[in-house]
Amino acid sequence: MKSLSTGAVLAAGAELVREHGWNALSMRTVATRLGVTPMALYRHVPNADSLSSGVLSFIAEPIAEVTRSGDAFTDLEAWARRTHAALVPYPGAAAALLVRWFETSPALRAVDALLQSMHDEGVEGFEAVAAVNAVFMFALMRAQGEQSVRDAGVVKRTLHTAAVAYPLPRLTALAEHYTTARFDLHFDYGLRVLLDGIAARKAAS
Amino acid sequence: MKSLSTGAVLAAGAELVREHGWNALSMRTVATRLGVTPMALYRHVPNADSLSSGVLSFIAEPIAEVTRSGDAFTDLEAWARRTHAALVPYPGAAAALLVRWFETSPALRAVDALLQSMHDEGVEGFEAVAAVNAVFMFALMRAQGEQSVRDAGVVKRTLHTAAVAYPLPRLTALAEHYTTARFDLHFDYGLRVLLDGIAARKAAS
DNA sequence: ACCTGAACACCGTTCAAGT
DNA sequence: ACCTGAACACCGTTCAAGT
Repeated sequence: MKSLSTGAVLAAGAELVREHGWNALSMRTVATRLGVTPMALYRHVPNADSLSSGVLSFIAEPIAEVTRSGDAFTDLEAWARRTHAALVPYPGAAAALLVRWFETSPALRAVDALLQSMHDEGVEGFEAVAAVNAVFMFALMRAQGEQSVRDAGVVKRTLHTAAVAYPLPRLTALAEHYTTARFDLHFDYGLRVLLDGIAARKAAS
Repeated sequence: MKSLSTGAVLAAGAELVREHGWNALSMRTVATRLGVTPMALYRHVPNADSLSSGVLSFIAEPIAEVTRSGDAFTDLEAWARRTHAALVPYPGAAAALLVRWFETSPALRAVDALLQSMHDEGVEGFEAVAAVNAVFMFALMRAQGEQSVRDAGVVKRTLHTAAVAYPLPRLTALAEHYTTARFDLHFDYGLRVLLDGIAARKAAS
């Protein structure tokens, strides 16, 4: 199946990330998956870096949309849940987005829409920026954390190894909070703490 | 100057990151900097991945220490400021640590000490984990953001480019808040949001 | 216009060899 | 014990060539 297109290249890249993780993405792996020579991609994508950011935008497309319920906190919560769900299937994508969100169109559109929600709620200036930033980072970090910890026993193994050199009593005691097991619970809880903090701050002003 | 050591290899790696950024780090670049064959490093470091994490730990060593003032929130704030200052000279290190903090000894020790501060303040369980996590990620994101934005005009240039395809009115209006200059203000606000969230949470229970 | 093939400068890493 | 050198399988990318 020849006659490629930019869309086909990015879609193939996204599939590759879903199956083998963000680090497996390269000009050559995408080319092989498409049954084509690496050089063929240069007709549709300027270079490797552009392939990465293109695939990231392709993956992140579903997070651009923000539903408007009339209540900004409901919007933030709904967006965080959808974003978390959208990124978890693509190992390493959340981490990549965490570092490159400012060059990623769907992320920029999401932030803009969330800022609009806050604006309509009466939250302005850097309070709005910090609030949106906090929720944005939370959703991405949870998605990335869930992926990192997915291998069974990573937490305890790492803690055990590190504890040989240094005692980590509090971290060890709270290790359960860093595991995947009760992830939904912790996601809900953390998000609620965050939203309550923003709301309390707003009420105080 | 032959007769290497693990410490010398990691120190050379850190210097290389400081001068040319995290992406410049490799077996071969470190070897050349030490005036030695790439294979010579394998005597002191098991593989490339281990070189990366070793250099990251080397760079992050100063963030392990947490000063205890008696007030946990003072400790959090002081630690975040020192961490930010420690990571900014090493381009890309904060982003790397953001993804790999759980395998990095100084980061684990810092988190443990911060959890201890919260524990002594009477903040336990998930509240403590969420609070420390948020501050930790916040400090790293700001360090990384400051590096990313260091090139003059990145924010406005990116926004202008993105705005060709999609209007980003709120983001454009608030662009100044995403620049480096506002670090202190953002830090204070982020911390306050966190504390208010915990307080609201406790009041509700 | 679109894709191929050879080539080059990079990676990490194995294995055999030097001292 | 410590380092070197050749070799191999990967990268991204340029350039000339095919259709």
